[in-house]
Amino acid sequence: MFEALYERYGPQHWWPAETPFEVMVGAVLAQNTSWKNVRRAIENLKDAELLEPRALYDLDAEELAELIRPAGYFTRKAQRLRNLLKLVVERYGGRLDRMFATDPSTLREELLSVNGVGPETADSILLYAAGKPTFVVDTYTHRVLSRHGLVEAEIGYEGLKEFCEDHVPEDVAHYNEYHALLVRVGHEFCKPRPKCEACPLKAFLPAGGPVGIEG
DNA sequence: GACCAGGCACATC
DNA sequence: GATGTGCATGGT
Repeated sequence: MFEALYERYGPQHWWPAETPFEVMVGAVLAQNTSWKNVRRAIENLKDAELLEPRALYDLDAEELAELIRPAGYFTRKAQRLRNLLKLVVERYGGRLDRMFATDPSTLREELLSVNGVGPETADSILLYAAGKPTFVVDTYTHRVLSRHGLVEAEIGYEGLKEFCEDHVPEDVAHYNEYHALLVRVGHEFCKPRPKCEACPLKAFLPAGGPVGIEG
């Protein structure tokens, strides 16, 4: 499946950000939100020269919310960002290099303890900002694998992540590309209502078509 | 106008 | 423990 995706789409150059901190912020802003909206919000932060830990930490919640408005859920996400910034600044002195020197499974727990950082956000930070070999799964990963009959629809985040890590060679660059390609094919084909006709993964579908689709 | 988007926390049963 | 709901902008 990876080869089929890579042949169709080529390298995705993820994460689309200039710094690890931008990845962290983007990971929160991207929750259930289209990337174009996230980019507007990131641009606002860049234009205001606030895209660094200390500066964002010192910013009022209301001003932060206004800057990230285009990303949607802006009052929630402002609070979530501030919760995460509290960890970064108060525990690691605003130094991501120190934060990322922490043992990965310990850091994962610390990230998950932040209100507003769930498993996908934590893993995105670990893989795309910290460069740790953790497989990031999301809605598209779940749809692609369950519709192809590879996992049960009821599998949870951790189960799905485990499945991927058990079946994909452990390599940061490969994990990076694989998740990005799943998102890419998801955008185009693996929607809530699937469009399998021209999908590069069509050959991998079971005989009766995608699993668990009504109609 | 309907549907969709790179989740998460919280209320309620 | 499982299921439902609010959050919000912006594109197709």
